[in-house]
Amino acid sequence: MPVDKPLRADAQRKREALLATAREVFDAGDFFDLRFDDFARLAGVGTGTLYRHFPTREALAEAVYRDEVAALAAHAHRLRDTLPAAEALATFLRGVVDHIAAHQGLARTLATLMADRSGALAEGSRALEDAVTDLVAAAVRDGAVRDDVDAGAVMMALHGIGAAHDRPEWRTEADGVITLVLDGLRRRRPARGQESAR
Amino acid sequence: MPVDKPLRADAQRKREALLATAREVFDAGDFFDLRFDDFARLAGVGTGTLYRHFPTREALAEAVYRDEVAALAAHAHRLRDTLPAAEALATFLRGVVDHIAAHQGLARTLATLMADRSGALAEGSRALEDAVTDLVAAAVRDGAVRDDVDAGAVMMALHGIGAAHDRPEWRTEADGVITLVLDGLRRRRPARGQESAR
DNA sequence: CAAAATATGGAGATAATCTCCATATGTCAA
DNA sequence: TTGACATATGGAGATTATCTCCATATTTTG
Repeated sequence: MPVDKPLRADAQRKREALLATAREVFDAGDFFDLRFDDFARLAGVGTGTLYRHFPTREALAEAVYRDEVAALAAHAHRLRDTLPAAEALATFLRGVVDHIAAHQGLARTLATLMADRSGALAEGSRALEDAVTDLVAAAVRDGAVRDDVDAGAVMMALHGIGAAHDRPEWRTEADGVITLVLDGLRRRRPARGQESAR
Repeated sequence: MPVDKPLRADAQRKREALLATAREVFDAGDFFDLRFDDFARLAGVGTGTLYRHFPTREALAEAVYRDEVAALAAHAHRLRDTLPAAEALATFLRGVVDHIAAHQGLARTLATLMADRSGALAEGSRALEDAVTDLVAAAVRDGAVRDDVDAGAVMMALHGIGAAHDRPEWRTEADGVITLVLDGLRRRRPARGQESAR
């Protein structure tokens, strides 16, 4: 696998300009009203340059998303190092909702763009997934959380929260999902009639 | 509000041909490799006709989705009338996962198409939402389910399951989400230290 | 069975995406 | 420095997809 050579200085600059502009436009929710060519002008870059750096809208989204996710993952690690596992997990999940709420436009845009070839999302969110897996595993080790449900399920729930932008009661419902997930994760009192898993 | 006049016989026929073809192509996952114009040819219909019936790809998806949802909602009502509330809810949610699993391609395509102007989805899934709300409300009345989390949260979780197609462990994770939601919904023993809601 | 109403197909206008390359900018070795 | 080589740039124009329009066809109605 060939290590990608470092970009030339000007290329680096243009790339960053594109990402910065993307962030702004995403957040303002204006991305879909904009011709991709016009987006290039807006970032002060020629069409060709835009396409060389990001061959599609999705590629652009992926790059933005990757950064976003890196920030979240970093937060997760910080929490893991300072709180008891169960609490770290809870705080983190609540924090993700806060984060999304604070960047509605961005979240909407990313969710929309990633919807198709969402392998991109899967790829870009690896770091987030790892962070969540990590937090869950720690909580399981502590005995605070059941061990028969995969961390992937938590990711899926988060995905739902991110993708269901535009529900009028988004915030309330998102908090509700987190509550259900956290309560659902709590270690069941071992064997007591009522089984729930299939 | 003007009641929409009945379609002329041939119009009705064409419309159905379009929907039938859409279903097939969606399910095969080929929809995005197809020019919209070519889709028309495939359905044996002129471009103009296609556009008159469904002005956008999304409008087409919405129509398909609406039918899909109607079937699910009907199933929900059947369950509600034959099982205890809590069981009806559980069976229904598991059933939704089964249904999606059995129509992967369709689910993927719909999720993708609805991602943008997803008001369409919100509209089309009203029936599903009502059904879920109904099942949850009944279970709450029975005292089997907590009353402090909105049924909308359950919808959101379902949305996540539908939108997160293409996760390699989809099935397992989807079942996991349902398990978490169901266990999370179970009525908490009232007041006993550990509070979970925010 | 006309006449009115409604619907059809597909050629062509419109609009967005993407490619290509002459020119500019950066890098590096001597 | 500087010159030679490698890399990157912008934007005009080719390519492709979307959508409109209307002369013609089909259905309905009186």
